[in-house]
Amino acid sequence: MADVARLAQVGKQTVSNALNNPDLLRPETLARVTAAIEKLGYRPHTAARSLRRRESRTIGYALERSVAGRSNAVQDRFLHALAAAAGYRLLVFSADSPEEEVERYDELLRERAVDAFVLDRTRKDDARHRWLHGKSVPFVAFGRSWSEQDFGDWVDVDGAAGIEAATEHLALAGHERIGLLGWPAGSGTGDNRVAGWQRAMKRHGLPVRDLRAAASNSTETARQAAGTLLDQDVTAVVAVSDALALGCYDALRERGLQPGTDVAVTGFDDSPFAELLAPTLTSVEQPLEQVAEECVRMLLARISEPWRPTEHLLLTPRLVIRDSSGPSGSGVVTDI
Amino acid sequence: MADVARLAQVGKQTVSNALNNPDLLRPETLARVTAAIEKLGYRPHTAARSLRRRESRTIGYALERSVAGRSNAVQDRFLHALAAAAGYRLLVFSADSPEEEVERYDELLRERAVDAFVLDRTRKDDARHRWLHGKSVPFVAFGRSWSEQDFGDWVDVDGAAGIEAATEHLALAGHERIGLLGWPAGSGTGDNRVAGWQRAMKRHGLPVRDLRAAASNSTETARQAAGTLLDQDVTAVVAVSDALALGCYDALRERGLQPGTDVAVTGFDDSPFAELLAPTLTSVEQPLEQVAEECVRMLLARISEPWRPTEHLLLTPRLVIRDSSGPSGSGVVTDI
DNA sequence: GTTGCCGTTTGGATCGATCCAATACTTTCT
DNA sequence: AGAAAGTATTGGATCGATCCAAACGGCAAC
Repeated sequence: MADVARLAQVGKQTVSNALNNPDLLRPETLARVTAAIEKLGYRPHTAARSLRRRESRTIGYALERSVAGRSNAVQDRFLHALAAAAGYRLLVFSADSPEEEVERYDELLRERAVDAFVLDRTRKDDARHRWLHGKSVPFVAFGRSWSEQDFGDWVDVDGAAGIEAATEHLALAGHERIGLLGWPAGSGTGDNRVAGWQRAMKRHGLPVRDLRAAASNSTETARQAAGTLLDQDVTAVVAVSDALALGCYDALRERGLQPGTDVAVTGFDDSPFAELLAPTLTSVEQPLEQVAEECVRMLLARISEPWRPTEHLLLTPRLVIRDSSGPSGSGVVTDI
Repeated sequence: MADVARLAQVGKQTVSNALNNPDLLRPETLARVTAAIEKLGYRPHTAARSLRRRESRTIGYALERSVAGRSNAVQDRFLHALAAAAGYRLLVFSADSPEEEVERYDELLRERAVDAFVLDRTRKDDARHRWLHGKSVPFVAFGRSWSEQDFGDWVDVDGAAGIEAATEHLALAGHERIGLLGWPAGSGTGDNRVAGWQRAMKRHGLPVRDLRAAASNSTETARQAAGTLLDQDVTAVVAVSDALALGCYDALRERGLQPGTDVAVTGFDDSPFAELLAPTLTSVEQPLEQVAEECVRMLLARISEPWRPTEHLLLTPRLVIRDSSGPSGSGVVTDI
């Protein structure tokens, strides 16, 4: 910085002002300083700046243990979008359990390595929210806080609306017995998605009784659960995840049926393999780039104005129509 | 730190020594200081430490733009393993092109925000290597430097050995006409994998003529390429990626054939969907945790000893045998 | 009892940028 | 022309830890 000041014939403070309060400088001086900065390729020293400013301008994000066989595509795309959201640096760390995650939070905060956190994969009564809230650490969650209390800001994707759109799409194509392949009851995300199916079915006056089955994301249970739906003579299956949809493909083939032709299938998340399958899988795509953008926006707002009221944002996903939902034209994307 | 010093009845320097050179202290004093640190929950301020030490103890990693339809599972798992590798902090940033990546390198270095980088997805004559080497910035690449010159350390997975093992597995099961489904010639990774197939075929005295087809990772071209192999009456197909293997599944079904039963298929990368498919896909799994560990080890060595000779490490992948390669027992994992 | 030595502990300077208070400068008005 | 008012610029102190060199303590030897 001293070099820049010397070259521009000004004091070091003026250089600092050029960077942080450019409007305080006379245009002529500013130009001279800027030119010097450019010429020397000067960039302020992160650590020195953090030390004086008493903030790191870094946000923390915990990578959760990747569960074998489960697609992390969502986390991956989200992280990417987060990193792109400008202004702040992004520090990632791994944690294998919520407890360990909170422990790492504590360390990072004590070390003043981060100013705030972005949470992902929120659970019911998530310990992280309470802890961060208690310490008044700024944070945003990707995912609703499924508990009663309102701990902080969040952005989420309206899973119910996504599943509703998929169901609607099938109903409009003439299907009447539309089964739902979900997760075991109890997970906020899962139950929410089921509600979307119920809404659409009710609106179209279609039956829901015995048309619902649950399975974890493993192939075996998914196939069995899909089987029970097929026994109910469904002509279409709405799955709450792409993995479950894949299990449904299997169940169909076991019975000599062809997904997309004999029975329509839809998934959720628009995983990378959705368009690699045959038939390509109709799925619900989450607007992760937008989620990330909004997360950053909320976080910055929270940091600069800690006492503002909490903000909640529910974004609408898109239905990506491909071949598995019937011959209605692949690749068509429908905004809900 | 002053608080800790006061509580432990020592000077601040002694506290610093307790953290950085514990063996300089009398055991008794060390215990007193440690107790005080514990009691106050003290952790050294990252920025202050970086400033004085003139190093950030942070490594940078560029997230590349996720290509639609392409599995990022490898990057995802690798990043996770990297974050777990202790001692250093991990700063991620996004870059949409190699040029932009180098630009971000430059900024981060000027700001002293990172000390070193981990590169991923190396290309032929990668601009990043040359640039980092030119600035003598410590770095390790996950992926060989496919160029003639030897720019820096790398860790890579022996793709040829993986494909060779898959081919071997099929040959031992009695297959004689084993086709290879590869990428268009020219990519280092792709050509290397092809070589593994050739090696195994030669060793078993099997024909390779006209048993090789190339396609990009898109379903359409993969299906066509797989079709040309099937026209050659292959009884097994070794694909150099899981996406291509999936294209092969499609081609088989188009002809009324069943993957795994009528024609054996293997993939590469052990993507999350490999065990979700029906039949489950035999694939080659990269030891990403080990790759990450070795990357960190090499990086630390390079940082502490800049002039050491470059180190190259080729790790061996494992063949994960599932149903698609025939009825030889699913889930069996073979070390090569 | 004093000196000398070794190993531990201490105060002061430093890293690079920002904050604060004070000075130099410009402009305008009397 | 001189003074007031406001703006642009400057020097000095500061953030929290580490490095350095100097002082301190205990212990053994004379």
